[in-house]
Amino acid sequence: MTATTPTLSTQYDPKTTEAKWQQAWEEKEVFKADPSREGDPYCIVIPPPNVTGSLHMGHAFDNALMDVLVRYHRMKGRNTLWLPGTDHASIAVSAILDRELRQQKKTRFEVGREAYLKRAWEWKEASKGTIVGQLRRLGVSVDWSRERFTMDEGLSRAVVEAFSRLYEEGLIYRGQYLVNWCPASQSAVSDLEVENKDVAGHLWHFRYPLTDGSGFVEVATTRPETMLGDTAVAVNPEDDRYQHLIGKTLTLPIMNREIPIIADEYVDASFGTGCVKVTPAHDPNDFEMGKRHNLPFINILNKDGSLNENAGEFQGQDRFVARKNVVARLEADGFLVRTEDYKHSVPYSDRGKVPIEPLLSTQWFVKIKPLADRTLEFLDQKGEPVFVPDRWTKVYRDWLVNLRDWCISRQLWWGHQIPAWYAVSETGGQITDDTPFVVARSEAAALEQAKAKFGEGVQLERDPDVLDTWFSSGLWPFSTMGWPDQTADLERYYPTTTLVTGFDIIFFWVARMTLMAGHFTGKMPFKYVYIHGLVLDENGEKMSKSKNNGIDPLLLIDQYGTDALRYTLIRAVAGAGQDIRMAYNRKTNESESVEASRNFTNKLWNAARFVMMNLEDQAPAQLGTPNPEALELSDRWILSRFHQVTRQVHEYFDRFGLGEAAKSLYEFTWGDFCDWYIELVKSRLQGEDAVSRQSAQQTLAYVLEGILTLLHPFMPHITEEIWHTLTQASEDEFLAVRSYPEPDETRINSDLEQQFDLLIEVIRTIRNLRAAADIKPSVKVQAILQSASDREREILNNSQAYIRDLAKVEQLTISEPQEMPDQDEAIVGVAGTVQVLVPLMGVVDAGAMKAKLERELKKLEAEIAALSARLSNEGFVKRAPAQVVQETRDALEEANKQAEILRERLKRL
RNA sequence: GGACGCAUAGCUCAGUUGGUUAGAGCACUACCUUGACAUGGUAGGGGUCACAGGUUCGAGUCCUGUUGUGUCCACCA
Repeated sequence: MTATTPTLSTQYDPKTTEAKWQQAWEEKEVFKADPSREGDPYCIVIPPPNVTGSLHMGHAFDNALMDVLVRYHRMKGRNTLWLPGTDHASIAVSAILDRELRQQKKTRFEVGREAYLKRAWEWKEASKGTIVGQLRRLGVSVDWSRERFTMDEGLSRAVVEAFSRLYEEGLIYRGQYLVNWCPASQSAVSDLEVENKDVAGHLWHFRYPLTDGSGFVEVATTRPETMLGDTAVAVNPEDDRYQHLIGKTLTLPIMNREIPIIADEYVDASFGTGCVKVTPAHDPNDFEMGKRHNLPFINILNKDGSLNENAGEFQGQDRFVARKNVVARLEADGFLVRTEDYKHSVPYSDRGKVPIEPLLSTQWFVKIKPLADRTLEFLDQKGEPVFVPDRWTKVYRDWLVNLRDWCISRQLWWGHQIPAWYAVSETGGQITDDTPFVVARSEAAALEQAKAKFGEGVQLERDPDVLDTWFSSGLWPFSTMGWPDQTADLERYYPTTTLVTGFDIIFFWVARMTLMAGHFTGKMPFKYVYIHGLVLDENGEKMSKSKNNGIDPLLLIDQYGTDALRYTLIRAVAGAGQDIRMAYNRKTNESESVEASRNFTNKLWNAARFVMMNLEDQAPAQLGTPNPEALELSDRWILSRFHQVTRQVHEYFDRFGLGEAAKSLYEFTWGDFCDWYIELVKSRLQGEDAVSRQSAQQTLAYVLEGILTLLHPFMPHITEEIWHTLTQASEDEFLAVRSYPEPDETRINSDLEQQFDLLIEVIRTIRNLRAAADIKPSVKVQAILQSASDREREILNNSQAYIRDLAKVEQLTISEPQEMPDQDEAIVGVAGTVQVLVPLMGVVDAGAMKAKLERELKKLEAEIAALSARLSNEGFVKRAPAQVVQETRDALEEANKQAEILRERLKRL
């Protein structure tokens, strides 16, 4: 399982590594939850992906976020459960099966329910492996032993139980209402499954003649075919123009039906002619008016979107064909006034991708208000759940307040069949709108109930419809844990801790869960709802199937590795949950941003190689903790930085700052550890001083192991791999379940870090001067450092070896400011108030040197001016905090000293 | 129509409660194959923080307005 150091490649290979650890974690059940174990519970239930779907970038992002959170809390010692599973996705799967049947020129009604469902289950079994396998490739630390499917036995039982209870409590009812009808799937859909699209259509103006022959009224519509179902024309009761017409009747063209002119507040007198045709069976507003005025409801549509027997000569025509024909007929008959181009929005079926029709039909509904009130109570009185970022609270709340009853029946077969049985023997063997029914938890129970009501000879037929997929999804946080039974998992892990999802799913899913959970468990199903943005494509556009602009996460994983992809996504996360954009080249399957993360994994890999090559085959445990006595300045510095960054990471996690945590670890690892610390210890590792070498080795090993541990939630595979090599851990040990580092506050030394900043600045200044003087990197130079500050000189004296090593200095002189005989031959820079002189080795472009100094001086003078202005402002000195004023004074003093040095040099040039 | 975002370097984006000289990655320039790493190193260039007012000793940050842009919700026939 572990590789020996010398055989490690200079390039990290994610392919074999990732597969290896994914398999090992699963085989050893590293992430299996144990409710009896100690520890504060931390639980996330996965937003179940469509069982027949495949992984898209949204899943990759969502799951990466969850995995980081879950791994972090697990390592912090929380009793952690991340529960995976899949959703049966009623409409989506039905659409696929229907398409398949269409290719065979069959309909589902021809093959029959039983054969259809057999095929559905086969399809589910065959394709389930795809999404689940793809989740595994992300390296998610879920408990696979608890995997659930919304239609498995336990969850189905929960659905029946929930439906039955709601029905018994009067919160589910059956009735005839106007619903959103999708002619493609031939099913009702909920309000949420309707998407309004702006289309360029027409507004047709007709005139309807008054029955008494005294004239016409003009109406307009975007859906002319609906006029066949008109049962009134409405005007505003205050509209002076039409007072005399209210109560009169019109003769509806084509149909020659006599319809009344009614007065209704709904009509806006200022729009159009102020006259509205009323089609109560095919428009939500007209439906309400129809109820108010007791108008007839004439349904003109069949379930497939064609016109029915109520449409007269247009019977059998598709709605869009009929539209043209109706207009033509009206024109021929002289009732068409004009046609204008008109941009308006048309409701489309989200899944079926065709315009929906408002259609009168008998459906099952959940009475929402009592549930919503309960949920609002949690929100308003207890602040539950907590949304992160907070702004989504309002969106969630507004939606709950404006909710209408939820249509939960779908005229489909794939899904949870509604547990209602009709006494068809009472209505001539048919299910009609008036057939009496019983709701029960099983067929046997239904029969028993029915016999009691309708006698022994009663014949039952189950409701053929299934439930909206979101009905079962709404139960997910507790149905997956065994509800309605009171199981150990429910006891321990419910309510869950955090729900992670995109904002597009707040209404569909989050709110449904809070409604159901509030009702059935008396608790909100999660404490936090962490809402993230979307992953946009390379052009900043939302990825969608219809635009075909998705970026396949698996292609990027093949190219760069899972850790690199995950890290890219996480690192892009900013505080407020903004959308993130994915750099991508479709032709080459390359992504600059993922490449940057891949480079980071490689950097970590090589830093680890370096460390391990220099530990003389000792694991960190063998080397022991660094001995405080023997620690050198750089050791103490990197340890201080390590604990500082550890503290920061915890703080970031506490407020869901995953991106910030990832970024701070990147900077620490690459900047502090690789660029500075490793470079600083190189000579000690090669040197004679055994004590110094050992403390360097100890510190390297300690910090590297710490980095691996800190980074593990973000890049689980590479860190697990390196950790095993570094620590020579056995096959049964895993970094994934090691303790997350806690900051050791006594090791954090900001004074020391400041000293180091000066050192770094001095080294950078010397390097800068070397580059300016065009001195080859391989050539060693002489450097003279002068400072009037005792403290600065002390710091420099303590760091001589570092300066020599990293700035390639052979002869180093540190002193108080003094005239040097050969100063004219030197180039100069400033760090802090240290004057840095590098004597010239050859000819230097004096003009370029001068320009450089002047540029720096100009910058300094601007700063001096700004600082002076601030300090000469009485208000500032009087009102700003003393500390800020003092800092400003110090800054001005230092700037003045620096400027002085530069001016002096310029004079000499 | 209502609500919520966003506008900072060539590109993609950070910038916590207002406080020294506004940062990162990528891209760009020069040099460097040095025994961890060229998927690398060193140094460097690049920004009047969309615009206009206001609050404040002090505004990228707070307030008001304007412009541009995106998303969600609702919708008048």
